[in-house]
Amino acid sequence: MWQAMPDPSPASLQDHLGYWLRMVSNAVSHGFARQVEQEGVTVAEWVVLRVLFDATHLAPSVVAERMGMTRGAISRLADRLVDKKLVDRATDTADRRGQTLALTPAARALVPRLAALADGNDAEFFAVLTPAERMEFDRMCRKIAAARGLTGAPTA
Amino acid sequence: MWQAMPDPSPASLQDHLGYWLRMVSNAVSHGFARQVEQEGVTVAEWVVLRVLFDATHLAPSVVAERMGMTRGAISRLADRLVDKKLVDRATDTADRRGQTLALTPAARALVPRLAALADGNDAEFFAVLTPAERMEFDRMCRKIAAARGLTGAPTA
DNA sequence: TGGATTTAATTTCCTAGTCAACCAATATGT
DNA sequence: ACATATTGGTTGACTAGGAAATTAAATCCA
Repeated sequence: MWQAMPDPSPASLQDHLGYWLRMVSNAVSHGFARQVEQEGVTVAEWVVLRVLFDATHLAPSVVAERMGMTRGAISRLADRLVDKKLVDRATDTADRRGQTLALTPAARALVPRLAALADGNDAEFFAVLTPAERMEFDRMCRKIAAARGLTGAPTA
Repeated sequence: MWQAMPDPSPASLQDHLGYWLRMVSNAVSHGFARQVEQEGVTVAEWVVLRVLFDATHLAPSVVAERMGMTRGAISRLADRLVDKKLVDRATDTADRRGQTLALTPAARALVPRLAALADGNDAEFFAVLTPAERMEFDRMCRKIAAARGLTGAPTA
């Protein structure tokens, strides 16, 4: 089928796996962004809300670590979410440098709606895959994430 | 194994496939960004170079379409690449609104080095997958991309 | 031919990140 | 106990990209 070729040019762009991954990921995020903006939040804001949903309250630094963003970004993100009355910010009672972020009741009600949008968006984009493929895809994503310590859970 | 649960809370964040995809994609891009910055280019710049590599010259609008970015972004990206002496910009002879972007010889020499970095980065991140899994992952990415018209080739 | 429309690219304005400098509060070490 | 280092968070300067307005050229068509 294939003959050895002298001095091959670099693999076609399509052969860089990272390239396709970025294309697909960007498209999925983009699609999701369009969906959630109807609810008045950005993708990054959604992730913060979703992270906080599973905890009563969390330090900004922890949120930053789980999201893979800088503290500065979380600081501003928290500003916006406080403005939108979706997050309450309080100073930690024990260590007064510390802050703690928590969802407002409004946010707690909003998260399930956003989660449904996320699921719908996923369903739309991954519809071309068979159910078995979807499971495989998911499994491999997690496998890579786990290997790189991108667990979304505290590293310690 | 599983019992039906009344009023389940939204699927854990880990269950959103798009979430993991974004995590992995961001990590891969980030890793690659660190690698290519040694060569003095950004990831976006690399993609432009790589797209141009397979063509003698291309209109900015075509590059934008293939990369999934706006024309404005490509305009600025081209500015930077021209500054770096990696891209030549010329006005289309036939239609004087049109521009055409082409790699300089320096860029043409650089691209294979960058491609090697990309391949190395991919290898590093996807090392946890078996070769068979890597092929599957690649195939599924392309399948999704194709279904969404993210072919990297002209749509028409 | 000459005015309206379309098209290619650029530019302006805005948002959202990073990085690094910074401020405050807490630990540490002698 | 007190100066120093460390830690948690914020802020300022900067970069990259998107959306929409803008400019210039080409096409349409009466």
